[in-house]
Amino acid sequence: MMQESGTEATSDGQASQNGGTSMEGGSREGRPKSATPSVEVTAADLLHFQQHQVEQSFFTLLSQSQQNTGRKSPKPNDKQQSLQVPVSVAMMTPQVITPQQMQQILQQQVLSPQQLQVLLQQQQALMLQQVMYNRQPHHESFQERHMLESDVVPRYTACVYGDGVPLFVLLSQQQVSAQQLAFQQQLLQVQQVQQQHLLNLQRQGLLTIQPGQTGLPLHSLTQGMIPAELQQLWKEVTNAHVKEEHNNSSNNGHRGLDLSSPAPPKNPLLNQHASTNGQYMSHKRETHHELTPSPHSHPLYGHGVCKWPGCEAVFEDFQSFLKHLNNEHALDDRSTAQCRVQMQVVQQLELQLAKDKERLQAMMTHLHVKSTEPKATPQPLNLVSSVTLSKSAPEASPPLSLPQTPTTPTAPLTPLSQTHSVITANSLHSVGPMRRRYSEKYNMPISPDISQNKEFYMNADVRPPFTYASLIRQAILESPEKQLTLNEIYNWFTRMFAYFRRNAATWKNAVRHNLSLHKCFVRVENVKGAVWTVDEIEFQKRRPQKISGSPALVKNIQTSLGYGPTLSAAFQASMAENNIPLYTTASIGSPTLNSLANAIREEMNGAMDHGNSNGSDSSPGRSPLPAMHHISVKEEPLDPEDHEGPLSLVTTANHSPDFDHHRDYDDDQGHDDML
DNA sequence: GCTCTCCTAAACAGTC
DNA sequence: TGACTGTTTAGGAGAG
Repeated sequence: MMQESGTEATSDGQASQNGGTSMEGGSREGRPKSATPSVEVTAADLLHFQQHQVEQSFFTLLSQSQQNTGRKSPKPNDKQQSLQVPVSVAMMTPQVITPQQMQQILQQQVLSPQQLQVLLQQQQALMLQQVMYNRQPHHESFQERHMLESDVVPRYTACVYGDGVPLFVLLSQQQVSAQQLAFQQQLLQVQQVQQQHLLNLQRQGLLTIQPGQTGLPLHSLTQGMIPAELQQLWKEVTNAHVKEEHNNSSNNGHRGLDLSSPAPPKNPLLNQHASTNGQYMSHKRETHHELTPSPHSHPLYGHGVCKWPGCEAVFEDFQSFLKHLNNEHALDDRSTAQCRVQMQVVQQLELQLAKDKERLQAMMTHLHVKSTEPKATPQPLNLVSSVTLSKSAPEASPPLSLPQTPTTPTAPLTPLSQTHSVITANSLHSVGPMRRRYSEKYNMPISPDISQNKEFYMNADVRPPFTYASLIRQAILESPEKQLTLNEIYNWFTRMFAYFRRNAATWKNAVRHNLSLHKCFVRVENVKGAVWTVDEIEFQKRRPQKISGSPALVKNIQTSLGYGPTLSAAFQASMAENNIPLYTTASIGSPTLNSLANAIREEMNGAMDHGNSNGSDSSPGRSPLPAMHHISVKEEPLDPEDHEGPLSLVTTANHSPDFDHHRDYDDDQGHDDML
């Protein structure tokens, strides 16, 4: 929302600052001073003529509609006929329809939508011409004199409304005649009422405005305006009503020329900066107060000020306010109109909210699903990316998850192109058994994925693509003490994954089964009972056998990830950004990223020379196994995301060569030895 | 077809 | 007694 508004404000602001760069503005900058008197007369006559045409059309429409009361949709020839009103030069009166008139027309709904459109278009064009006409030399005497006094070159700008009708605004308030301001105000009022009524018609289904049929500045007035602007517009309208009522009693429609004090810019649309940065900021908060009814509170009363839009009357007590409310804001045309405008404001806010929600949804969809297939449900990061990846074109598929998730250390390691069977769009919602989970299969830490897709897993009844062992480990490592009771593990499952909020017996049994089965889970007795911890070394021992010894696969993975023979600098930077330490030394660790890259490659290739890993390994800083071998999670409370991957480098590099065939089911080693 | 891994289901025992 | 916890076994299924 802000972006849209900002864009429009910027464009307007730029137009203002540039003094009118559009064609119309530029043409108007060629001062009308130079126009000859004959041209002036012609312009005035033309204006009056057209005004009269509009009036005739209006009154013709009005009379026809009144004759056909109750007929909502006039025949096409009605409109045609209305446009062919004979012109009576004697009736030429330069007067547009006042907001009151317009409001009355709209309230009575005597015109059909089509007639209204015609009328409003003509009114709008008329006002534009009137504004232009006011700059013609015969109206310029004051301007000219004033400019001579102020020695300021007039600058005009153009604000093109949605229908392409330009409005020319004199930027410098010192050069703006009050008459022009009055016209602009009047234009705004009329447009506001137009917009209001047309929106009502649209809502009632009586009028359909096609996108290309922007005969009215509907969108420019509504969709492009931020709520503050709408508020300001509202304020302008209401103020103008008051002023108009006052002026109508004293003059014939021309507003008083009070130049003693520079009038502030009255049109928020045309003065975005003023309304945004300047003196109107204080009004923006008016609609943001909560409606909290209480004995001495009122939604329209706050901080001693009447919060009726545009009022701001100050009262000492609540009773005075109530009196004022009943007197000044009683049910009349004005209050009704104000209420309607407020409805428009609310509706506009709702529209904006809906648009922003839609935008947010699109953004989330875009970020979560890099897929051409539309997904009805949100998809997790790093997982659904594989939906679009097929085995047939593994190398052609870029590492989709990497660019979007540069903060994900797992993403670069996720061999998406190889996981075509791991997780698919269908399997996301599968309730069948968990098959191979990519994080397990490729030794991926799952914590980044879980953290990234936390909301997704918490809300979507989707089976997480991780093994029970990984999840249990994650649950334990996320705990402050790096140990959890069985019940706490249960709770973690149910809290983190909507999927595990049902079929409790099944998955709880599986959890228990995994806890007992895998050596990496160590049961520790304490005073409170038994808790479960993770033996990282044992956990990491389980993984790499599948991927090891397959240089082609590793190469494929690396290629599909876009890293080539060595890890890219981007990946290294990503690792560094995420504070992924490389525990290549047990005590001190100033590991280089190159060593990490080498370690990863070696691990992937399964070509580790375990015999040399302690000393002759070329990778600097690789520590001997004994330094890490008995690190208990409890004793080394590291952040799980920090040591998940790197630990594997160390442990796998220092274990026996036949660990590939090690099974957790082997029970020939006592777990207690680990502790 | 074999092996490995993971999952589900279930039986069983011990504890609270 | 029932629920919970922990262990173990068996079998199915996917994937290499």
